[in-house]
Amino acid sequence: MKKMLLVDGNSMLFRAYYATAYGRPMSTSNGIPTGAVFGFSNMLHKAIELIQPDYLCVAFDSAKKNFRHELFPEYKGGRKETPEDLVAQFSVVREFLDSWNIKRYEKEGIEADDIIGTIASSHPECEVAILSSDRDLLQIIDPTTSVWLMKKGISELEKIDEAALFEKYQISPSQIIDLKGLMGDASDNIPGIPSVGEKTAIKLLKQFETVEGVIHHADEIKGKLHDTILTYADQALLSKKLATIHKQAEIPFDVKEMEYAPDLNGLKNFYLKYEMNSLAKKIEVEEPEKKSSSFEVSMKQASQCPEHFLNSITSIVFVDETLNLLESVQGLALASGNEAVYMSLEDVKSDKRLLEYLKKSDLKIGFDCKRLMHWADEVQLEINHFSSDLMIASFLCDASIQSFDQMIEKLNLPSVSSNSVAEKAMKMASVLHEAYRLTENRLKEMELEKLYKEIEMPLIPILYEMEKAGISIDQKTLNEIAEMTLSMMNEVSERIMNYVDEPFNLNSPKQLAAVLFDKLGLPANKKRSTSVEVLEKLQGKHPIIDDLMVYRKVAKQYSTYAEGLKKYIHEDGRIHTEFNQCVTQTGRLSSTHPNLQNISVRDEQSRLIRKAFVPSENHVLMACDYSQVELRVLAHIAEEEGLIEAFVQGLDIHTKTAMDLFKVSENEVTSLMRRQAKAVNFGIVYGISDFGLAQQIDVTRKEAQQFIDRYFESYPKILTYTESTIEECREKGYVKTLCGRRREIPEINDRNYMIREFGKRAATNARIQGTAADLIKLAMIAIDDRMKKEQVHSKMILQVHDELIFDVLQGEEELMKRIIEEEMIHAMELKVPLVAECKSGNSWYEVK
DNA sequence: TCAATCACG
DNA sequence: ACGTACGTGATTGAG
Repeated sequence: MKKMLLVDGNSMLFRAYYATAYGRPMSTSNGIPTGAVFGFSNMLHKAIELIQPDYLCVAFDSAKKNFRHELFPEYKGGRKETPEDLVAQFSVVREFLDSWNIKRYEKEGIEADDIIGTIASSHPECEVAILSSDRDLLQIIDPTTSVWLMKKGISELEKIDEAALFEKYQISPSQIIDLKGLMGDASDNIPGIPSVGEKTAIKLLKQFETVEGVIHHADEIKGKLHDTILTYADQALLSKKLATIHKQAEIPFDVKEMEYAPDLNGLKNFYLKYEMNSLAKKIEVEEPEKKSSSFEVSMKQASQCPEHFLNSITSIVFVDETLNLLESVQGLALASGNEAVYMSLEDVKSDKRLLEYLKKSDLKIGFDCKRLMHWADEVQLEINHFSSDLMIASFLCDASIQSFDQMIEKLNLPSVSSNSVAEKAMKMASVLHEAYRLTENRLKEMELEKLYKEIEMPLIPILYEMEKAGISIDQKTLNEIAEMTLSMMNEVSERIMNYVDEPFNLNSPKQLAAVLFDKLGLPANKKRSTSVEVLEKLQGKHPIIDDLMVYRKVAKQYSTYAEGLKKYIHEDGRIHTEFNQCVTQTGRLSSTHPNLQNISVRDEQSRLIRKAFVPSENHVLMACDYSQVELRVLAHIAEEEGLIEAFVQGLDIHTKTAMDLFKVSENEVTSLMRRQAKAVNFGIVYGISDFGLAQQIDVTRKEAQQFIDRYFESYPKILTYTESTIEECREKGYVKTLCGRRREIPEINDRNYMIREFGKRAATNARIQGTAADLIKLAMIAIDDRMKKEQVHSKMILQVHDELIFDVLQGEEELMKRIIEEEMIHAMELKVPLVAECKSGNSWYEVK
């Protein structure tokens, strides 16, 4: 008979915490507490050794309320708050199990008990052992199921089966819920019947078997107890219900996933990472052969692609300069299963079936497919319809993976090296194929599949087309601005040098600080910063300040924009930026080479640079931006009626906030009040702090705190949102957006106050910024779709987080405006309306 | 290579 | 008593 071990993760971790961390707090050198995980690890090792399970999994409670709270809102109420250094370890223990390759289950609204009950009852063919310190679970004991209770802290395990239970309590497993119904359970805040404890309850159950029986035969009971039972009959029945484990919980599990296949290398790495060196030492070192032994691949060079490659999922690696080999050969490698081929570019081009396959089949997988598409374009190949991009898949699972090497490192796959281009390419293709197998599962487990398949993958060809299209640059205008800014720089810097006796490097903050604070004796801040904020405070104290601020502005304009952009103009007179899908922690895109998401706009002078960005011939530029998208997303997620109502009514949100903050009517809102309210709104999105807000709007910290307090009074659900997001992040170690995008935030459990506070702000912000990022990505996909359907000739060319820019063919303006606005507004169905507005002009400057 | 600065949302 | 707004990228000087 196969043996199955089911572990009640929460109760074990609690027990471990109080057994170990109490006397001797333990943590890593950077302050992550680890004592409870250490104890947990010891308990689990002991249990595995004792039970020798074939199947093993750990179940965790969810923080969310469940059906028991609906029956009895006070359920589990009145508990002491979990100590912070224990909360911090919830995410660590999950990492611990994952690195050991031990399956864990948890689901919102379901308790660990229910998960365990469900799994145990659906596997009568197994001998099931349950590890817990919670007596609740005794109710699911049956001839093939026993419970192992932790005794004396963590040092002993006591096996309880039907016989042992009867010996101890003289009741059967099914009567455990009756026992709880009568005596209650202080730890879960289950009331039971007052004055009835274990002794009385057992006596009653021996006589009447169940709670219902006791109530029914209450007349046979004498004295005061008789009255109490009748008074609290309903409460006893309710208590019984609360204590009953739900054995049909909707938890998708699979006994195959639970097979005990320890990853000792992973476990060792975990111990090393968390500085449990004694435990790491105990693990027998396996040869670091990684997976190479199971990785026998037959490789060959071919002039024709084998037929079967074109009918199964096949990984593709292009050979170009990125392989870092000096040979100039260009070709591609394909791998499927345990075979790989390499073909020269010449052979590829003469293989008709392969060309067709590259162009149309959706069985291809790659790493950084967008780059592959550009590469193919360069050598006049057509390639499209990838079914998987391992760069993106890996990044969604783990944002620390951005390169091929990082991916194989994390997946424990053999690293690739060879002196031959062909061989290296084939090896890479094989590894990629293996990575695909592993990552597909991981995506499913992490519930990232939908995000991946429906947002990130479809976005690849869209971004590719945007990059390929680029934006036209008016070089004459660019040159004029360069000249103008350069002469201004010279003029201003000359004037600045006149204030001091000897010239210095204006671009050096260090030298500048020496001039300002030492030579000119201006009041220095403690960090001797020379940033604009500091300069602004020094304005009026010395004429050099104004000149400095002008110089900084103009120098930036010249070096980064006017002159800086010239380097990126291609022969076609256009700039082709790169949109990166695997950079930001929140799901936004980033733009590089050059960055076209930070072209000056806020200040009128600097904004002139936008005159250099022009439409193609016979086109106009059209830009469409979302209005207040992050605040709308916040209103939706937090379900804050006050905010939702404001957006439904189409109010100016900052004015509305000012009205609520200052308790005035609309026409009493001054521009100062609106400006301060706007800063508060930004602060809310960023994860507000009194200090940060105070600095931003130049009020005292106290006043800033009052703004925050009044904001939360006006919009109480926003406070709830912030608190619950932080709490969930503490426990799970990550937060999720509406589309399921994850961001890990380990900082939230750091022992350093500052880092921890940062973690909180990052958590509240990531859900909002990330959902807004999901939203505009969906809009881009929908717009692209519509543009194809309507067969327009206009092109989407840029994305700047909450706005999209199009090169619109003259004559298509109205149609495009309609398509863009409609699709942006309907990209997601939220509790607030979305607002997007298109504007067009003959340069980016004019689009305002 | 890193920190400081400043451009954007 | 600490010392904070969130997310990016490019340029510059200094180690």
